[in-house]
Amino acid sequence: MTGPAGWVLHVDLDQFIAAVEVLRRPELAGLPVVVGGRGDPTERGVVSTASYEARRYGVGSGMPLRLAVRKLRNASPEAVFLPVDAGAYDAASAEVMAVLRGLEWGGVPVLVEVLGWDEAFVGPGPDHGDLGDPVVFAERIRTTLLDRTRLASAVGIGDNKLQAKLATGFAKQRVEGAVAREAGAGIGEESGPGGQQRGRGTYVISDDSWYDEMGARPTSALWGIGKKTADKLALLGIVTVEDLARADPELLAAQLGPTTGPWLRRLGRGVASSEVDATPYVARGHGREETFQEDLADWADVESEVDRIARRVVADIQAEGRPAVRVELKLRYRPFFTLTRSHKLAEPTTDPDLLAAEAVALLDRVEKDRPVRLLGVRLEMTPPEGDAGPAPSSGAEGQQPKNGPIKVD
DNA sequence: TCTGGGGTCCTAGGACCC
DNA sequence: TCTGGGGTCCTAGGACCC
Repeated sequence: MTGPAGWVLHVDLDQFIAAVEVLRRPELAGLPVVVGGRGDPTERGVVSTASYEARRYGVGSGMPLRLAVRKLRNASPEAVFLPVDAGAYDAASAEVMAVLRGLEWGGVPVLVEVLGWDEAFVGPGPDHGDLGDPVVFAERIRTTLLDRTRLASAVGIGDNKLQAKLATGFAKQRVEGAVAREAGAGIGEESGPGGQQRGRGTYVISDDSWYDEMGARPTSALWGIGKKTADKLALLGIVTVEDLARADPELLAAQLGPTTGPWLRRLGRGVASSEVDATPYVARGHGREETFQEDLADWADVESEVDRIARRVVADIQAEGRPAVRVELKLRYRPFFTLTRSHKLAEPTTDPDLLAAEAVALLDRVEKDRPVRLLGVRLEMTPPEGDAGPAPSSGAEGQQPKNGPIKVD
């Protein structure tokens, strides 16, 4: 499919977690709000989201709460620290996604691909009519979300999902820049975080503008390239997105792997899928992990904690009705050394006693000589029915499922 | 300032089998 | 004899993202 009609949109809520907290506690509006951990900034934990007011003092996502409180204490004593309330964000997110799914574009319902609590791709549904100007539709998304959920958002527009996702980042930068300037000038009181002025919260990156927008930026600006990969590429003389686009494919494959190499090259060239996958998300597995406020020195405590955490995860997978096929233990020693041990089960099971025993047994494969900072248990589940993994290659006979009931329809 | 929690996918090495 | 490869499964770790 070629041609100019393949628009994809990416919607991203403004400081979603902080915004949800302010909605249910309006007295917090305008204050520095920091959400993270259990809401106690003397504990181990990091910042999940900081409101714009808190960001102004240098507080940002991923920062230890103990550092955040230090930055805010003198500068802004009215700052508020709140615990993460996943249930509240689940509920708000569900509302947002429901609003998006209710939209029509080109005369038919849109497709929505959820990426997280506060993000989704939105694309035209099958057999759509005239889509019009995608910027107009993007503004309709933002206005509708604000009306129905009172949450502000930014929307990126692209020829594919990579471009749309990156465009959203630019839209947010413009909004944040404008909010900061208005705050500095003492105006914009009524616009609030992520002001909704026309056109300000949308941005377009297309095949035509890809190199103008991205070519000179560092490779780490791309979605999927972090610091480690950027460093690796820099050692090969690949620093900018344009360098990456021009890089020798054989070199990339040899240095970064047979799948990763070609994928990186596509990233550099701004090439990606534009297909919005609206099929509901199905987790491969579930896990829980816990950083202890004080390191565990007694190994009997380590064993009982692994047992407890494992049973919680078992409850999680039982809620989905799919048995576990693999048990993984994660352990982080003081000061910060992490390892994992895992075991594939002889057969799938949801038995809590058996799974907890499997998790505890994995402790036999680690050193017991240092205090433990974190323990985690993860259970990988059988694939859901109807998803037997990769399709058999053409010409090959379809295989029987390896386990689980035969699919009847 | 010591560094959360929930996920996904990829790579690489060894075992094992043909 | 000692010199092979290819394919698949399992495990551990790495990297990234929200």
